Amino acid sequence: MPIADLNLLRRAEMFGSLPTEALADIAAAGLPRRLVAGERIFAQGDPGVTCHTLMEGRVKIVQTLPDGTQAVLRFIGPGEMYGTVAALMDQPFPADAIAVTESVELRWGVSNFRELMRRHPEIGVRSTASAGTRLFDLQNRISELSTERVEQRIARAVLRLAEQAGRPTPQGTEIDFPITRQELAEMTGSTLHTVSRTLAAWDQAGVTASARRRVIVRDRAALQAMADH
Amino acid sequence: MPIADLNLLRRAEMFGSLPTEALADIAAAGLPRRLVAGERIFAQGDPGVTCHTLMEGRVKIVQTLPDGTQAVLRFIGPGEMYGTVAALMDQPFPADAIAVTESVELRWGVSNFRELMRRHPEIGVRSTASAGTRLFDLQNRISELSTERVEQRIARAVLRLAEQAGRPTPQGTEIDFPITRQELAEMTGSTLHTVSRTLAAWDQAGVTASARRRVIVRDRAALQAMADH
DNA sequence: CGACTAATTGATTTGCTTCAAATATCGTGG
DNA sequence: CCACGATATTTGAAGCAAATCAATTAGTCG
Repeated sequence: MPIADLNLLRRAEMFGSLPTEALADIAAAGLPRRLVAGERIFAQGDPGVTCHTLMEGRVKIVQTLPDGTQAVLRFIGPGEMYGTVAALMDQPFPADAIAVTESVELRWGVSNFRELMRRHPEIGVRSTASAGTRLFDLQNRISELSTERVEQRIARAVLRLAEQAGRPTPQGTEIDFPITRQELAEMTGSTLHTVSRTLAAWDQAGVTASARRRVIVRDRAALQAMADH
Repeated sequence: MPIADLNLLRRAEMFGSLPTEALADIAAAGLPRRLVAGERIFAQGDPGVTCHTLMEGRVKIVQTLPDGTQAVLRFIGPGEMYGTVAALMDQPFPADAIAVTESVELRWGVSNFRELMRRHPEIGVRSTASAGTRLFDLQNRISELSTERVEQRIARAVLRLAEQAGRPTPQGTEIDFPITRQELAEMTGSTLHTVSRTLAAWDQAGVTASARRRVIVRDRAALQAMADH
């Protein structure tokens, strides 16, 4: 297992400050897997029998409602885990996981993962904390969805993405993976039309610079002001 | 500690099938506390230093946004825990907890609770599962808030409440604690006006029977149909 | 160069909020 | 026991944010 993998595992909040030997143990038990852009890693409703950590690339978690409409629940970056809570609970996956770009993941069968938890009990403590962090995030998103207008929610979504997946460029902070107006709409409970109009207005005002599947934040403070007010 | 307490603890998913001696240990470490209706148990932003289980009554968890608008995140019934995730993460409470009716809770200081977890490791396993269940619930609510119309969301909220706090009456299933139009609005991201109009229409159609701070579900199937379509 | 996917942009509609006021219900103290 | 203040609910009217409808245009890729 190459050193790069261990450093990425170290970044995962689930494995955080475990000793290097433990990380090696964990990495060795996992199966690395290459993913092409658009590939579905697991499907909503599938039995949750695998735990995943992203090594490279970007993955989105999308929930589909009975009527076919979709909501993007989160974007995953390197070092983050997904599928794990469902697997540990012996529940079906509550959403699809789809590679947004070409990616590399490490996956474990849930029984192997439980064995790792037994050998490294710290993982158990972290898993509650990790679920807790996401719980709080989701609670905030619910409050936001309940009370804020669409433009604010789009501003927040773009800020969050720039935060977690920002790459500095001469023009500003660029979201470092391709994202469509449709996906931003599915993150914010809006429509691609409204997102398009909103980004167009922001581009006009010099707050953002957007193009096909690309968004650059030029004026973070202005966006933050949109999100707050 | 009276037997009634132990049976209630048994109902808590966190303590589920622990042996009776363990439950007695847990109950003995906790401080019982009587709450009057409307009393605030902890406040959003307070350091999370206590874990709580409800013994009797009903508690609501309410998040307030910077602009003062509120969102009701959940209603707690006997046997359910609250505040625990924040406490275990050494995080401030992300929301207020307020007794809706006269209630009785059992509370632990977080260090005592951690000690209980050490003595009864099963609690740790359960805590992840418990956080996971709520995680999934919240994800569903986000999808719903993102894509459904207000009437559907109100229908879902009423169904959920009838499910978790339903008391059978001659007329149908009554939500067994007082709930205002305002609170239903804060659960669904709507306004008390819209909730009032919606309930009035349902009452008219014989689907519900509502009064001041009371809601009775007379035709569950019809409500379910509203939620689905 | 097509075929496809993504984005834009105008016109129209609508579900829901907001504004405004009246009415109903409850608890409480005189 | 009734009056009165506080809380909760109803209902109408107006306004608006954002969805929907409807084309058109712009990139991208094989």
